[in-house]
Amino acid sequence: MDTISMNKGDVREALLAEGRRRVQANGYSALSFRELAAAVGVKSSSVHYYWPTKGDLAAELASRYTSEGEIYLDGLLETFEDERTLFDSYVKVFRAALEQDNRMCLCGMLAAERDELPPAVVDEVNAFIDVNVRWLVKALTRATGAKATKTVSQRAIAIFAAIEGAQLVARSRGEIRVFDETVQAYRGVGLFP
Amino acid sequence: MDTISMNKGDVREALLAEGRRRVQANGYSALSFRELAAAVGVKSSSVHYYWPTKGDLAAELASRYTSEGEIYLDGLLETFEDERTLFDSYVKVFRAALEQDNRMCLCGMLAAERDELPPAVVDEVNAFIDVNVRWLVKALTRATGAKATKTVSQRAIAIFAAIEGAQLVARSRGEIRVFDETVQAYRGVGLFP
DNA sequence: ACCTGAACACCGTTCAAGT
DNA sequence: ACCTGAACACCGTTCAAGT
Repeated sequence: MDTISMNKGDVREALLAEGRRRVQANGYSALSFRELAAAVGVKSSSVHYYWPTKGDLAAELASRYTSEGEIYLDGLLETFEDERTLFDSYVKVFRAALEQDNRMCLCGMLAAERDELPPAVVDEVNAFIDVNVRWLVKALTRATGAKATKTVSQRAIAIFAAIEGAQLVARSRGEIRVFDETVQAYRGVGLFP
Repeated sequence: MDTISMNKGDVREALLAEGRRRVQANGYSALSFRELAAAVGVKSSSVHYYWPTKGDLAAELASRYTSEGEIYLDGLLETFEDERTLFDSYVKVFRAALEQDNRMCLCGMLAAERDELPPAVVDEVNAFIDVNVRWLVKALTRATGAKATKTVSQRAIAIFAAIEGAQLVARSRGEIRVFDETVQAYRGVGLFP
């Protein structure tokens, strides 16, 4: 007797999509294989078929998150118009998470849970930070025409950290307006164009 | 037969101290009543005697964290020397958490776990943010002699968010130097004195 | 190749029972 | 007043068993 079933690979993709949303909302520690499986329509032991441990799933979630983010960001540099629009688009990525049910950046959430993560997941989180910092260095040097010095690199990580912090505080407040006003304050002092 | 025992109230205080350290390191979701109790030398059901639920414990942890922080910060304003020293002392509070086994600000950690918290705990986290923002407004107006406008208030929340973000990123990196350099970058652009 | 049920040691919570 | 053991429904993980 057949029931409605998914195509090959769909279960895996559905688990990844649902898993990402859940980690962004509730974190790694609160992610339940049983609840995740139930949301997709399989049993928790099926999740273990794809990822032996929760850490393995989190590592792939972070890795994909970084890859997709990098592709989007590189696209921004190719269609470069002006520095203001470029940084607007960058900020928009983090704002979008808040727009989706007040969610966090996946890697910002995982960064907070660092001590609970297997080392491989910590590495993926730091790879995400690297991608952001490298992109910000490119964006800053293209915008200002300056060389990629250590000062620019520190400015880049400061911009990333500030935006992550704005997201964290706005999320706690439950008001996306707080995110917008904080970003505006950053720009007001000239942290980024 | 007597064994080594604590004085009245010592168990409660020991649970609070150990609980705070654990939430700052691992978060609310990963806090285990059984492990917490074992670390203090009682059974998990004893923890429930003091706090019916994990949320009740977290609410008191956040409330105490805020009160103690407020007392310290108010002391800084009383012994005010110059604006640079004042903000040095403010930043030092957040640096101290990283110095203690790479821990997070208690309320920064809880902010990330917002969706897992009972509403009363979310309120305590936001009370902590309020205390910080109010203090920063005082510090900014005393430092610059400006009036406490909406712009100053938004600057205050931006400073708080930026420092929380610096802590989050430095913690992920596992390098306190990243925190110092990020704070230096904030100051370089004039985010705070 | 993909999925499952049962078992294991964990978890927060409740509550009757101890002192 | 303070602490406990036992029970409950949860959790990640393992693994033999299904198709």
